[in-house]
Amino acid sequence: MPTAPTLTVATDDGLRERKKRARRAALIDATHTLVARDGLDAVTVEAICEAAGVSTRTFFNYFESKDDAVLGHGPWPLSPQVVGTFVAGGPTGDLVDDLETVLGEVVAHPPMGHDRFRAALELAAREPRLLAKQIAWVEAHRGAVVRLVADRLESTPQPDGGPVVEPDAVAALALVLVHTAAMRWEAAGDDTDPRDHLHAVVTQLRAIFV
Amino acid sequence: MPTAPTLTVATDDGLRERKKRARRAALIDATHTLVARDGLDAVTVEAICEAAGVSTRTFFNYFESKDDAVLGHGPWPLSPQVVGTFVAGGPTGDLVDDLETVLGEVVAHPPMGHDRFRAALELAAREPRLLAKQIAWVEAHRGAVVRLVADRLESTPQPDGGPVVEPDAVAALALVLVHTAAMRWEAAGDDTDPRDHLHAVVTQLRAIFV
DNA sequence: AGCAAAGTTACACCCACTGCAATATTGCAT
DNA sequence: ATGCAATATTGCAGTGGGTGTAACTTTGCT
Repeated sequence: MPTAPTLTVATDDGLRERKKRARRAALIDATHTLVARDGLDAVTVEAICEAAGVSTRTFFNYFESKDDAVLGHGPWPLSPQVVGTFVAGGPTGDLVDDLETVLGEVVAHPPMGHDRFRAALELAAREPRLLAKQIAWVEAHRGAVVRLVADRLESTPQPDGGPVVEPDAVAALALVLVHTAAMRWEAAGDDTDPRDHLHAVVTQLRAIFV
Repeated sequence: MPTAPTLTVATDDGLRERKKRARRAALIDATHTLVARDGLDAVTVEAICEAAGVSTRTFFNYFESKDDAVLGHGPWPLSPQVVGTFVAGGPTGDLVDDLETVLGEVVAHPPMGHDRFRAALELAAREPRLLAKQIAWVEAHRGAVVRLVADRLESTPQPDGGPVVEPDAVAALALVLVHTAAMRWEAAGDDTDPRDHLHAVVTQLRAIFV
């Protein structure tokens, strides 16, 4: 089940599902341990599978690539309520502030537990190839973000003074905000709130743009 | 010679160098043709090499990967004069405007001729994996950009009213500007100026931040 | 208990990519 | 022009990531 990178709501439960989640977690943990110790390229998929007690073929039933196992890529649940509010023009009415709210919700609720999530970020910060994959993964959601922003822009007419704001530009901003905030969070420490980092980045950009 | 992704000034000339450039170009062209026709995954390195009349081993002397051949990744010359002006606080004194100037210089002077460059962008827009690689390549220059921005921020003291602006945030902004402008340019057309697209993106972001 | 669906595994395979050592080509000094 | 040194190309053998397939095992349901 090479999980497609979509923003969906995870609800399914049952014994089978729990076993699958456990295996997936075990695979991720084994990958983290080995990669942290030996480096990404020195770790073979075979070694990971041996550590996790699984055949290599099964590994690729869970992840599309070795890199994906480190990053734990998969569906990322996102509250439809938060999305709905944003699209409707809320909660504050200011585009950037509301964007910050939505993105804060995203980074504050990773789909795997903070420990694993932070471990993934830490390894990503160390291994360039992983960082690239991470960004690419974020980028893969560009379409969804563009649609989100487009809906919002439609429901809240722009003032006619300024230039026409294209959803793509806003989406690009959103993606860079998430990425920069994540990196800042990783560098700062476990006990900080990712949303604070997001806010700091937004504040700085606002200041830059006068 | 797997060209390291650094921003250097290309000056070297001589008969040997010209032959190398020609081969490199031939390899890129062959890759473009085949990938445009059959898709990235359906094209093997062997096929590319056959088309270019070169051994597969030689291919990997020129590029680190098949993907790199499509994108034509390599050193990207950047005028030290433009850089110097930017670091010194010019040309206008406004950070965003001056950033736009530097980045405009970058996108307007690709290291391979507009036709090849646009072909690469077009394929990147079509194949997700290439887009990811493209972003990764830009990302690999983050360090250089951060240093650039840091120098500038040092030489031009910030007003003490606003928040402390971190080079990383500005660098992240710069990278996303380049990427977004490039995509916009690709979507628009051959006869447009990439700098115009860059300007459009900057203008929109400025408007968003009120 | 027993059947169907879903998951796991072994196996065979393709191909991207690398290190190495031999060979060919080029630039240069004389 | 000739021979030498530097540089480029190539063949070869090997590693490892990733996939298709078909047998086999486990799970959920009745």
